[in-house]
Amino acid sequence: MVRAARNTVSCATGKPPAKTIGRLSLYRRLLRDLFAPRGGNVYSRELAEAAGGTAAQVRRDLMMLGCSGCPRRGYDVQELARGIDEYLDAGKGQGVALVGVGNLGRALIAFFSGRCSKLELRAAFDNDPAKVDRVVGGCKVYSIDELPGTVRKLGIRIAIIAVPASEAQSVADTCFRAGVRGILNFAPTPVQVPDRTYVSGVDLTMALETVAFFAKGAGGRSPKPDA
Amino acid sequence: MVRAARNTVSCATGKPPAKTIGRLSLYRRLLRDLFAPRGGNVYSRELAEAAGGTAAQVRRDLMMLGCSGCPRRGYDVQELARGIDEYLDAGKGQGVALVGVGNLGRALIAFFSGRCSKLELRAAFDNDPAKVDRVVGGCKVYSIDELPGTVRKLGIRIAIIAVPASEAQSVADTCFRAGVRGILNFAPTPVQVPDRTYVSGVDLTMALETVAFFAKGAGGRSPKPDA
DNA sequence: TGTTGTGAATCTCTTCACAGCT
DNA sequence: AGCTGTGAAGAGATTCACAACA
Repeated sequence: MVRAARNTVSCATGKPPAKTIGRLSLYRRLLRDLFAPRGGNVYSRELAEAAGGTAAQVRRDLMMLGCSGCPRRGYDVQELARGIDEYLDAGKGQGVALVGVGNLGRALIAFFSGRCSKLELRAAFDNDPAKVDRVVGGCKVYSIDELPGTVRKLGIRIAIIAVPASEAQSVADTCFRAGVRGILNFAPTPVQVPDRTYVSGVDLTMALETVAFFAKGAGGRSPKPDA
Repeated sequence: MVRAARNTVSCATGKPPAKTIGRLSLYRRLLRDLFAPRGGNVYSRELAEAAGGTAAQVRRDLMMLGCSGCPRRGYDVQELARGIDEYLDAGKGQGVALVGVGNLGRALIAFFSGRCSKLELRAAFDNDPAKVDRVVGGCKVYSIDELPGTVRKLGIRIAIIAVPASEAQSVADTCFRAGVRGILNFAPTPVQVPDRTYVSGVDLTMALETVAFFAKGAGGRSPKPDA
C-alpha cells in the first residue's frame, strides 16, 4: 500500500520518530494478546487505554502506516495488526546475536527465544571458555573470537550486548565491523557508534535510580515517565 | 500571546524532568568509574563525551543541583559526585523488593545486589512454592501472599516487577496497597497507577523491535534513540 | 584564553479541536 | 451521534550563543 504523503509528518518519507516505532510495537502486541481473541474492531480510545496513552496519540502513531480505520467503527483488529507487521517487519526477518552469557544474558536468551516471529536469536557469544560450545536456552554459545565469522555466516544484523562496561565498546566495535547494523546495549555505559547504525541503551541502574528519585515524591508532582 | 516570564527551569523548585534525573544518575556513575581515579576536575565537555551527550546539556542538567563549577577549571570531581548524591539520594536509603523470581528476576537480583549504596534489595517474592523460602543471590524469597506484610515490615518503597503480563497489574495493585511508591516494570504491558506514585516501564520486546526497525535503515536517517 | 551559567531560539513530541465520514 | 484523520496550538527538551568570570 503506497502512501500518498499528504503533509506534516508524511507517511513513508522522512525519519520516523523512535518513540512512535516503540509504541507501534506495543500496539501490535496488545492487538494480538488482548483484542484479537474478541475479534472485530477497536477504537483508538481502547487501544490508548490499554497502552497507557491518549486516543489522539494512537491515531497519530497509526498515521505512520497510512492506515485504515473507518469512523464510527474504529479499526479492524486483524487488518491493523497486519498493517503494523508490514510496516515494522518490512523485508525479511533479521538475525539476532547475544553477546555476554552472564546472568542477564541468559535471561535475555530465555526471554527472546521464540518470541518474535521475525527476529530470530541465532547465536550467543562469550569469552569464558567454560561457556563456549555449550547450548543455552536452545542457543549455541560461540567464542567471541568467532564473532566476525559467525555473524557474517548467519546473516546477523542485530546484536544484544550484555557484557561488563569495560568491554562494551570493544564488543560493539567488533559487531559493527562484522556487519551488525543495530545494537541493544545493556552494558551500563554508552557506546559510540558509526553512522548508518542504530544503538539503543537500556540502563538498568539509571532506570532504578530514576524510579527511586520520584518514589520519594521529590521535586513535586511526577512528570511523565519514558514508558 | 506570550504568557511570560517567571519560569525557565529554575534550580531547586518545580518538577524535575525524568530524563534529567536519569542522566544525573549516569553522570554520577561516570564520575566514579572514569573520573574519580584521575581526580581533579572535569569539563562539561568531557562528561558529555563519556555520556554520549552535549556539553550544553550536561551544564543544563547540572543546573538542577544548584551547582558549582568554576570557569576555566571545570567541576571538581569529588564535589560534583557528592552534589549529585545529595540531590538524588536526598533523605535516607530506600528498600527495594523484586517480584517474580524467573529468569529475568534472578538476573535482576544478581545485577542489583550490592550495587547501589542507597538502594538495598531487601526481599523477593514469587508465587511458585518451589521457590518460596529459598535464598537467591543473597535475597530471601517470600510467597506473594506475604508481600503486604513483608513490604510494610521492611520499609520497602520501591518494587521491581518481573512477572508475566497477565499478573502485572494485580501485582502492582498489591504493591501500591502495601505502601510502595515507585515501580520499575519489566512486564510486557503497561500498568495503571494511582496518583503520587511513579512507574517506569522497561519493555524489552519494544526495545528490540525498535532497534530491528532502524537496523534496516528504514525511513531514512536514524533519529536519536532514547538512550 | 577557555569555560561556566543561562536566556533565547530551535527542534521534537503531544494534545487540542474540528471537518468529514458512516 | 460518534469516530477517524489531521492542521494547528501547546509543552518539553535540546541546542545555540554569549555575558561573566578566572
